Amino acid sequence: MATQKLTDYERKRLENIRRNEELMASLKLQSMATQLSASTKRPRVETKSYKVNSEKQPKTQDPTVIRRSLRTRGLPPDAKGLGGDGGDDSVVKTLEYVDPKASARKLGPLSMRDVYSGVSDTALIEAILGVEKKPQLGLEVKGEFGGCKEERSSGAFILVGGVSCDLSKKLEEGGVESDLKVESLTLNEENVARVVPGNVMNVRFFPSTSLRMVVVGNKAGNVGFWNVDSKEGEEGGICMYHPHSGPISGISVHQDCMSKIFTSCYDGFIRLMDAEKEVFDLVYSSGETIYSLAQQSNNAKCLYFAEGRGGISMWDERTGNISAQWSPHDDRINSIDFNSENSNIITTSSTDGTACIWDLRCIDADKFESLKTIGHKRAVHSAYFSPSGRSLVTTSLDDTVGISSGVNFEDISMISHDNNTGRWIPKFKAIWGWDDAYVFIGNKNRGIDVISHLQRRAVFTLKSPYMSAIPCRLAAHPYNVGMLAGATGGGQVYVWTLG
DNA sequence: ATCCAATTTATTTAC
DNA sequence: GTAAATCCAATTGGAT
Repeated sequence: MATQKLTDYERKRLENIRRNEELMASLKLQSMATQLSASTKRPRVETKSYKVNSEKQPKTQDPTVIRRSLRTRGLPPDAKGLGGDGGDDSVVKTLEYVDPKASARKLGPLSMRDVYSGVSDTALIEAILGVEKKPQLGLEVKGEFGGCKEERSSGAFILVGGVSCDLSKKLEEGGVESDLKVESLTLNEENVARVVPGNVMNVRFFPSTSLRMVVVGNKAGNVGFWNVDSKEGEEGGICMYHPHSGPISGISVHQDCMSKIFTSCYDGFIRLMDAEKEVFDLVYSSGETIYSLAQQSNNAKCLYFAEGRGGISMWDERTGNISAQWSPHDDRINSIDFNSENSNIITTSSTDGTACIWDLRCIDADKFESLKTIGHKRAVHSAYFSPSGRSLVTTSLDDTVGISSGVNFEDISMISHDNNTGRWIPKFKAIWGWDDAYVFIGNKNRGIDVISHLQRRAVFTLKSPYMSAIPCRLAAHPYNVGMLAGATGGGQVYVWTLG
């Protein structure tokens, strides 16, 4: 096993070196390309787009060389690196080319300004800091939901030590029924923007009713912000940073603290964008890939993330360290989600072909078993609890969307859906809307399929001439019913609204 | 079991 | 207009 690990790390490291060389080559081209495209007219339908500050470009052409040991990369110093067969001196000369713009890999905080791609982000920072000052959260919001949130906050839950109790009462209250008319969802022309270049891996809304802000992360390590209410060309309306050196695997904007935004990356780094300090702090760096990120809704201090091949780690802000670690899956974990009714209940989806529900209170137990395992024939790319916490939707490469509900989630239906997006488009991940009635998922025909929970089939498809690419990643605004964001493999974001 | 090579795929950008 | 480039997926089928 140890020797196996060694070769894994070796391979990974060599890959890194090769990639950095490739990166260097591509960066030159890219910076030239962005300069060019910035000076020419932007074609196509999009009305809004991120900006690149050409004055900053020369910086990218001035690469520096840094030396990094295994230790500084967060890898264990013993056994795996130098200790082993010692004959490989490439371990010693681990030189990596890093340009300032991609200094994303720096093992320390990054100034937001240094990784900002435009001229001025002060408007964005002001907007983010401004929303914190306004009264926000529960009380105000609940009223708008016609009791949806009220229902959530009441009632003791569900799964205790693997045995669920009294869900029937909840079922009677409805939740599978909905007042939402999906046919009324519309995409207005002004609600289309190119927020980042390339594949959007992750899209989130700010959990705010006053500030309608979308955050996206792409494959190149860019994090983009779009204030949906901004005017075209408005300074700070669309802002882009480059705090990471690889695909962004997770973004968490906690409702209790929106000025601090966690982002995770395949390169093993987790950063915290602090709008007050105007930095992307480095909160964690791992030698292994980080595949997803999640927070409990009632705890902004803790972070759960998927690390390496099947592992989950919990990071605690109070200690600044990992406070728990376990390995619930045999392969990469593609999503983590908490149950809104009980934050001890967590669900994970994995490339090992399963999605599982766990009780965090049992992770120290001798036999730590999942409360429920949903099996697919291929990799599962997402598993999300419904707003009520009573159902689960899973999306798998076996071309199904699974909806599990009922006591102990035993009532499972698999709905056929073409999820084979191929290489260039990030994998679909079905999400819930604003109640337990509907699930939304992009399709390969540039639409968003609406699956009825009750009917267990797609009942409607959102289509629009403005949605000119596949909306592979979706987000439902947590408070604003009917506000649905779709993000594409080309960096566009579409925000559907009600009326 | 693990590894390699070939293949598929959508969108942007280059020409 | 069309062709080339993208390049941290996930197969499948062949090799070891």
